[in-house]
Parts: sequence; structure tokens; C-alpha cells
Amino acid sequence: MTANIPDIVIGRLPVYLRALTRLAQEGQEVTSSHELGQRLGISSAQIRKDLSHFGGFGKQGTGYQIHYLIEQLQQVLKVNQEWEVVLVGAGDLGSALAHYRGFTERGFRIACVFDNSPTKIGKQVGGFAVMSLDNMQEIIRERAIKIAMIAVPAEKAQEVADRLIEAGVRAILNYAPMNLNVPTDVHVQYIDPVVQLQRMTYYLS
Amino acid sequence: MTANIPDIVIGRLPVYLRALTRLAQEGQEVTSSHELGQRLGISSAQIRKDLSHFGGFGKQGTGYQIHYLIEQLQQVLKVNQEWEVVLVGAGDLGSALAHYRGFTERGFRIACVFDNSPTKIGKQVGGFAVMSLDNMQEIIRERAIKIAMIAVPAEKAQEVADRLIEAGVRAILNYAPMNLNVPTDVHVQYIDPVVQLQRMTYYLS
DNA sequence: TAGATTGTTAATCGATTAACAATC
DNA sequence: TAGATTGTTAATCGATTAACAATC
Repeated sequence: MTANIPDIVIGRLPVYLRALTRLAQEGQEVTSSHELGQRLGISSAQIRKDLSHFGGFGKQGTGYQIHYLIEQLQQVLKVNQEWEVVLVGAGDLGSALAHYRGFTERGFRIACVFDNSPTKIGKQVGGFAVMSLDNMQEIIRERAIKIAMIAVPAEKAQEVADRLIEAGVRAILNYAPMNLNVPTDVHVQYIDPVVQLQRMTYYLS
Repeated sequence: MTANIPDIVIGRLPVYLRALTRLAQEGQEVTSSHELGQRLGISSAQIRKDLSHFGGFGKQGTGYQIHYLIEQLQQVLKVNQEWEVVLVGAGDLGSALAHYRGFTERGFRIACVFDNSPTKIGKQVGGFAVMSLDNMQEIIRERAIKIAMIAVPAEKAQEVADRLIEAGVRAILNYAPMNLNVPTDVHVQYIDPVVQLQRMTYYLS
């Protein structure tokens, strides 16, 4: 039943999870594929189809128990546990990420912050002592860390990625504005605000 | 020829543009759909198909002149001009965005930074004097600004979006971890690092 | 010329939607 | 029961890929 789910379906689950969490915060206990779809601008059929890949989480006539569905989605996405993440780069962006409080409540904890600038190593950034890149691989191996965020200049990103992967990282969130070459068993997601802005200007005026 | 291009195609153009710019920086003058595809992990057929929506930019047997293709893509995406952007929210994230140097070189200039916290209004953030939200709509109207970035807490995001749209904004880059309800003529892109991390944990271990 | 690569068509593949029986 | 909504199947829609003539 859980074999070979399309990645595009997986990509929507965190969005469902986020919307459900918000509904729960608002005090609601039950929802329907129709209501959720309206909130997200997605068809109700798509939501039901997506969820049905993983099991029948709802009841005919009633809909979905929000708390139950949240738990199920967390389990599917494996975020019913806490993941340690390393952050590479302690510039403006890295520093903002280190300060961001939203990671822990949704399953991720920054374990270490690395940078190779002598002016930054040893300094505190968002409660973390910035460590040298020289220690990075050792720490990743010791703690068996699988996830990293890259917030270094574009020129350094590929080299950093190579070292992360060599040490055992299998998921990378790349904030550097460039494409990474990685083995097929390594997953990369990209965040480049300019790419997203450029996608919208096409439609303007 | 330029009628009704699928949005998914538009979404890839900025990525092509970024890769081409990098190739140009590396001193290369000509490339092929095959080379570009390899760099991006995309099939060469898809690249040729995408580009062919807008014209024949290449030469058989030779490939694409990088500089020429960059210019053409910039024109298609309307980033051969500078767009003014307002930034709402001057917390850690907003501050990092205000400091980011990568916007201007790729077509976007932050025009103003807004926040409604009295402790922030008037302070300098990345070279901008933070202004009160009370002045926001007036300034957006005066300068006919069409693009905004939202970096406020989730609870405030919808209200901020409503005010931006009322003042004339038509493209929003939303950093708040929540879905926005907007009219159909307004475009929204989302950046939520946790959503992207959660999409990858599914595949781990 | 020979080799290479485009632009485009047709075929394939995959994702979304519509519809409805099942059932709460 | 009557009304509502799920889970699922089949139909539709759209996107990707393969293949190749055109041509530099």
C-alpha cells in the first residue's frame, strides 16, 4: 500500500499537515476534504486521493478527525520523531535560521552550526557556538546526522555538499542559489527567493 | 506563440536562467540542451520543448549562445528591468532578507521595509529605515509597487496580505508558514523550510 | 562533407478530476 | 431514515519523452 508513492504526493503532505495543525490551533476537531481543499486551493478529490495512498483516515459522512489525521501524516512523513540538522554557514541567512524558533515544534532541531570564517568560529549565533568546518564530518558521523541546511555562498555550496554527503548526510536543504550534483540516494530541496520572484514577474502587468 | 504557457514551464525558466548565468560566469559562451540538462538533472528534450514555447533560440549543430539566451529569458520573465519590492516584517528573517545582496543583481530592489513594532520603527535594518505599517498602503500606491515579501508571524500574514493586495500588490513571496487566500489575479509563492525538510524525511532510513 | 544539435511531432506516461457506490 | 462525505474507479487532461527531419 505504501509502495512507490509519487513524489508530488509526498510534497503535498507537509502542506496538508501545516493546514491541519492550524485548524487544530483554531480549536476545530473535524474537517472534510472539501474544507481542506478550499483552504489550500486544491480539489477535494486530490486530497482524498493523496491520503488514500496511505490508508483510510476518514469516515464517510463525517470527514477526518483532525488530531488523528495529523498523527497519521506525521507518521507517514517520519516527523513523529525529532531529527537533528546541521547548519552550514553563519552569515546573515545562517544566523536567521539559527534563531528561527519554528524548527523544533515541527520535528527538527539544529544540532550544530558550522562556518569556516575565523571571525565567526567560536562566536555565539542563536545559542550555538559556531564550529569550524574542519570538525564537521567527524560530528556528523558521530551523531549519525542525516539532514543539513546549506547557507554558504554559491561558490562554496557544491564543495560543502560533497563533504556533507561523504559524512553521511542524505537530505540537503540548499539556500545557495545554485544547483547541486548529488548521488541518487541523496535528496535536495532548494530555496532561492529570486527564482520564486522571477516566476511571478512573468505574470505582471 | 506566447499564449497560455503552462505555469510549470514558467517555473523552470528562472532555474535555466540561474544555471546559464553561472555558465557565463565560468567563461563559457555556448551550451547545449544536453549539457544544461545534465547540470540540472532534467532531460534535454524538456529544455528544448520549454524554450521552444518562446521561440527558436538555438542553432542546429551548435547549441545556444549563452549570453543571447540569458537576454531572451530575462525578457520573457520580464526581469530585464528592475522591480521594486516591499518587505513586511523586520524580525530575524526580515532583517536577513534586507541584508541579502543577491536581489539587485537579479532584477529586484527592496524599496521599503515595514514593521509595526514600536521598538523597530525608525531603526536601520540593512540600510533601510523601518517604517510603520500605517504608511504601507500609501507608499505602495504612490510608487505603484507590485511585489511584496511577507516575513511576519503566521497569525498576521493573511491580514498583511489583504492590505498589500488592496494597495495594488499582485505578487507575494510568503515566508510565513501558512496558506494565503488571495484573488485569482494575485500570485503567491511560498517559502517554508520545514515543509521542504518534511518532504525529505519521508525518504530517510 | 560529416557530425552535432535543434525544434517539433507523435507516443507515452503520469497526474488530476469526475462520478458514484459504500457507508457513517 | 436522509444527508453527507469518504475511498476508489474510470475518464480526462496535461506533461514528459522518444525520435527524427531539418540544418548549421
